Amino acid sequence: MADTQQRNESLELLIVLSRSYNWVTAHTNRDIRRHGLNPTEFGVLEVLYHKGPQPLQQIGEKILISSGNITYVVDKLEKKQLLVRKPCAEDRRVIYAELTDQGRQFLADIFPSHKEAVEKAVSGLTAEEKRQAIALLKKLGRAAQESF
Amino acid sequence: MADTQQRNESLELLIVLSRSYNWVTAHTNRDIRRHGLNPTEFGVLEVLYHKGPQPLQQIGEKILISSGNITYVVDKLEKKQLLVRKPCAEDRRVIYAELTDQGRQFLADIFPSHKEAVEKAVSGLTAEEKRQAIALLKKLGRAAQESF
DNA sequence: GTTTAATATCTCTAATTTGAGATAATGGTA
DNA sequence: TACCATTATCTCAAATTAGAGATATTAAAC
Repeated sequence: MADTQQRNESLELLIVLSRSYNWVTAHTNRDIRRHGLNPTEFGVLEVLYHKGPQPLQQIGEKILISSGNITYVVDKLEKKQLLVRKPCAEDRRVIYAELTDQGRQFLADIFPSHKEAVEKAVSGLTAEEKRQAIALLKKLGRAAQESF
Repeated sequence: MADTQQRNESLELLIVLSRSYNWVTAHTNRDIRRHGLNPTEFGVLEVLYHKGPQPLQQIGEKILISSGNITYVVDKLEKKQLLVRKPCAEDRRVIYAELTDQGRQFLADIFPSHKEAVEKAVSGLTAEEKRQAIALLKKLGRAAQESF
């Protein structure tokens, strides 16, 4: 009985996690599309905006996409002149992606709108509930990653 | 200041929500692939398994996929003989998807493994923490859906 | 009884993503 | 030095997904 109860809670947690993720990202994705990007492109730009130039591999790890996809997305962003590739001097296997001035300006322009979309997306919780949710999701995510 | 604090919590919540969703579903997706399905196919089968025959449209709503995609996925599952299409007698625009005996048996076979994967994926939280997370995520998801 | 709007599915194209393998560079070891 | 395992990126084909429009049906308004 305890086992059954536990099992139902786990399945239910998976379901509500999926649904809330989908609805919350629906808000941010709609905002991102308005600016002519897809969510992956935005993810790459956001990493570079906050962390500075990064090796392609590390970008892929941060936003959880495959190596083939990273090449494809960085190609598109380079064509849009939002970033440039910079070979690494010490390790010639490594290539950094770095925002152009245009790319940095673009992100600065769209970020207020993005923040608004995020605020609206998670406005269902109070500040205190957000803190609780953050703590629980951190613990959940970290454990899932470690046991993968 | 309060505003800044609030803003950071919202962004952080989005980030930890995304990461925990990705890592948790990494577990279940790996299990699903082992059985020769992709997550969308499994989602369709799971809906039919638990809710009985459903109009294609309603399946799409439940697992949040596009109409073009639902046709494609149901085609594949029909080829695999896991489900059949059944035209609706009352409304001839509607087509039901219904599990075949083979499809029901297949799901019964893989469900224990699926449940195990789910358990492992969310094992980072205690039963009490799961209940808290479920309540918070329900509230978050419902509000995000309603304000979309 | 038309007309109109809404609904359900399907078709088709284009975009996105993965995964396997190729290429090249690095680091360590014998 | 030569060899081997590992790493980083890229290439390419196949799988997956979304989105726009086509078709058929229903329901409601007139």
